Amino acid sequence: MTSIEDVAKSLGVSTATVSRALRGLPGVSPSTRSRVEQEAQHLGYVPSSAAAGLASGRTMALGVLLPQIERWYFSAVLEGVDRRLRAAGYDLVLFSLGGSGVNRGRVFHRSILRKRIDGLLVLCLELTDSERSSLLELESPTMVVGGAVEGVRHVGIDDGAAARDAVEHLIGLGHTRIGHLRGGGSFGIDFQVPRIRETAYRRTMADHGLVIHPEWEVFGDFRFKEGLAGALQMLADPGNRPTAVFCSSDEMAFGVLRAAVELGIDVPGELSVIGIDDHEFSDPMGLTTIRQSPVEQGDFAAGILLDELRGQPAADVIPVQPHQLIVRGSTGPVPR
Amino acid sequence: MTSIEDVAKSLGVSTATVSRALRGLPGVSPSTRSRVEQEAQHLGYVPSSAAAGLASGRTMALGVLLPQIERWYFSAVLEGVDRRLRAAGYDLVLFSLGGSGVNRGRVFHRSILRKRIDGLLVLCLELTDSERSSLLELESPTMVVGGAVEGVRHVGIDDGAAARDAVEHLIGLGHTRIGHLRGGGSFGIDFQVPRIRETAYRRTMADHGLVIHPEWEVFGDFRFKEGLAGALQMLADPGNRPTAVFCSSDEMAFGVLRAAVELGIDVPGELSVIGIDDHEFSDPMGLTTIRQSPVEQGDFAAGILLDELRGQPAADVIPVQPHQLIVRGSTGPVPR
DNA sequence: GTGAAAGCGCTAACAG
DNA sequence: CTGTTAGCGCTTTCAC
Repeated sequence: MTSIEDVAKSLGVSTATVSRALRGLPGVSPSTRSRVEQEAQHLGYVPSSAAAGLASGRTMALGVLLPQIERWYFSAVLEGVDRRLRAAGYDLVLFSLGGSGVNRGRVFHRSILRKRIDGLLVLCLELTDSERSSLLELESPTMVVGGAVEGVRHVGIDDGAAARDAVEHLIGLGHTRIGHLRGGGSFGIDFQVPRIRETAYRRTMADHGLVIHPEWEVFGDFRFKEGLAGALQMLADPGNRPTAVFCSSDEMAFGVLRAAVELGIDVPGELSVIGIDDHEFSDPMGLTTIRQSPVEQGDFAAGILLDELRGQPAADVIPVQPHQLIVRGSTGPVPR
Repeated sequence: MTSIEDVAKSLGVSTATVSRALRGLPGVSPSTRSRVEQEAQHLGYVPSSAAAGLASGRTMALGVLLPQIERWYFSAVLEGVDRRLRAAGYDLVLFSLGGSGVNRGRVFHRSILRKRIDGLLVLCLELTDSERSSLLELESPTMVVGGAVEGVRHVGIDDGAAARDAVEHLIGLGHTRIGHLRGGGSFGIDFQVPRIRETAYRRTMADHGLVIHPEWEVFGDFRFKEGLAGALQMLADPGNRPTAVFCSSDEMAFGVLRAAVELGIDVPGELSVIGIDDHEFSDPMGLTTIRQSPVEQGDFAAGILLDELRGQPAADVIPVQPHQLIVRGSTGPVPR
């Protein structure tokens, strides 16, 4: 492997000059710089991140810790983080819990603390107390995306307002019999978010003087399959079913749409459905939803961390991310 | 930060002994080893991967290069790779092209070659010649998952056989008017796979003496939205439409199912639909499909790379990954 | 079974 | 503007 010394020797300059020239630091004459760049290119020199990291204390990499990759929200945030990091010349080290708790302790202890990263983004994780304190003890800057963790800065939408907007959209259409498909916290995934949304649903209903039927509130684990099962249950009785369903995620809403097809219920004629997310499939499915943009959230959160690593004062207050009602064909006036 | 020297001093042993003890190397007395382990734990010592990497030449990290994260197949493979790596104590460095070609050159040149990783997994990428040669020049072991790249070892299913099995399932049900929704190679994503599947479709049709209607072969880019658009077009004419559609991916098949709902076509009464993948949504959607398991593929590919890094002879022939017909409700006998 | 010492390839003062 | 000189914190011979 060709090293910085090869480049230096071949040019008759010092390694310090090569280092400075290649990193764009000041104090190098333009002509030297271009000679260095050319020679480095010519020799196929690529700096060793290990050596650079050891010497400088900066690894030029950020870590992302998430409960699972294969899930729309998480992979979208990851995409946004990666985009931002890539543009800044940073690498992204991934830590997934893989949908289970296996090796969870090792992830926290071994990998993350292994000084491989300059900062850490944590996505929607439900942390144990000891994990939370490991996190707080981390000397590197940290940020949470998607589900607040006490004591750590947080990027995300206003879940309460998002849920309220969804329910009020239904109420605005005249619905009074409104069910709710709840998200969940399986496998260590954060359960603040579904809880906040559920609370907002209840409060909004109450604020409008509407009654909640306990059998219309069903658990769907944020997912299609569980959402479908929940919806089949909620909509089983034609004589006593809601005219609208608010789902804490679009995937569950797809489950409701599917259930409607299976049960022969017309959407939106007999049933209105609204979700939260604006999942990739929501547009082609014609699903009304509250849009959030996880890609932007990831990009934004990574940007803050990068700014701090570049010496900017730590952002204390992080603006709430936007959400927006997107009306499509799955919601309509209450049937009479 | 506490270093290996802190541990050594506090115990009155050499750093070499600490290093050996903690890495489980032979030549350390059991009692010394346990004292070291205890003290390391006590002091909260975590080795620096940069220092270890610099000294040993091994980074204990593998890279994954993919066109995009936010897509079922890719995120599932990633999950599998991560699972395997995590279990082996390796870290995973992620390189996504983010669905576009931006910064593509930099990814190849800068990050990947930056000696941050001991090996590289490449997913379904359509590489330029120069990228391919960069890859072949990489001194570290490399493996391709999901779409073959000439000259690089490859993990994946037999796409031709998978497509044939799908089409023959339809033929077995009596269908003769069979359309095809083609995948695509947008944004540098591999286009071998969709091409192989399409070729197998044509050949299977021909082998059974069946005619292909050009207007029944439509591009769907592997996706729901495009699949829906393609299906609406393919199924537009009630007097002249296929009775079955073979889709190169489940997501496109969802598009066909959606189109059927929109057009009032009964599935499987009037139209049979089959995909490839066994996407997470396929079971709840009742979609007949050819199952492949990207999680297993990622796990398997990572395992081979890890074995080689541990000194096992390079695997030259890599077994083809299995696929399997999963019959659900979206296919049925041809209507008469 | 253990220690001493020489790097790994870079960066970061400090001189000049 | 450029060079010299110490390390960064480990691993790895080679002795003992």
